[in-house]
Amino acid sequence: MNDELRRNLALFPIGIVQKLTELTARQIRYYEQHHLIQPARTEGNQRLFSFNDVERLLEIKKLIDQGINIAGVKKMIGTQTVPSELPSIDQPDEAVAKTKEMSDEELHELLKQELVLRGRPGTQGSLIQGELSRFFH
Amino acid sequence: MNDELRRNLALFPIGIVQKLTELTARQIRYYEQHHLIQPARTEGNQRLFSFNDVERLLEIKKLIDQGINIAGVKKMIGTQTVPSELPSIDQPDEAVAKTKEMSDEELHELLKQELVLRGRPGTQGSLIQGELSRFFH
DNA sequence: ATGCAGATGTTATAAAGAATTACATGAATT
DNA sequence: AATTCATGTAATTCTTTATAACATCTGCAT
Repeated sequence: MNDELRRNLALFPIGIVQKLTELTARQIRYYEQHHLIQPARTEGNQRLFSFNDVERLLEIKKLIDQGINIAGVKKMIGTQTVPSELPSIDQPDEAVAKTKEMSDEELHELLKQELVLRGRPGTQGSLIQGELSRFFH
Repeated sequence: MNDELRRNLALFPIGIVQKLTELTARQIRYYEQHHLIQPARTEGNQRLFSFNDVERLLEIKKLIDQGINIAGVKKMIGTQTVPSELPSIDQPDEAVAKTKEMSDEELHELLKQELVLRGRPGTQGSLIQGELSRFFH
């Protein structure tokens, strides 16, 4: 449910994605040109990739390595129209206030802040919790 | 077990970490100076943060926001001596060959490549699998 | 064989992002 | 008032990324 949100959070620069996927920057940009992925951008226009993007790139690579061309890949995994979401910081306050009527935006906010916090010795991850424990575990 | 590995993978540049934690770059570097975190570095010496690093930073922020000073934070969450690990690409071949006697390094390798791949329509995440399904789910 | 399209490499140039260092500042302590 | 802690700010340099143009290679159709 917000698993999707997490996987869509744009977090990695292209350099990291290169290492994770063993694709060249050239390839990654080329695949973007063909709408196989649609990474987010920073204010300065630099690409930021989500886990979903990396996942798709790994799938693409697998198919490419099998000799399938871009057209084929498109048919098999479709094209991407919605860009991955930037982690943006808005109103860091009222987060705790509302709990029921949280808009998607606000939830997104909370998510970011609690993103990685789980039950650690001496830590009490707030509101969310079960939602986030899934992240790694 | 390799959950730890995943959480230690250095993936984020400082800009992203700023947004995720709402700390300034100045603060993040200052905390590093005081060994509260020890992010990895790129070849070009730029910091790369792992989920663990972000997690620790969120804890630090929480304590700081409560008025606790660095000395106090150190006592409470300890200092960091081992840097987060860089995702490095080595021998992309023999990955499939060995399955039993995989060194930690090799497993690390595999992990990176399969990092985000899970059961997707039309996808068959290789070897690992159970190990990785935990990542998000 | 020739030519073309697809996929990727390479190079040049500009801009964004980040590193380090030094100095400034506000608050709390002595 | 002087000092220390935590952070802001500014200057400079280096790294990383973006775009665009051109080069190369491969497979296929002529």
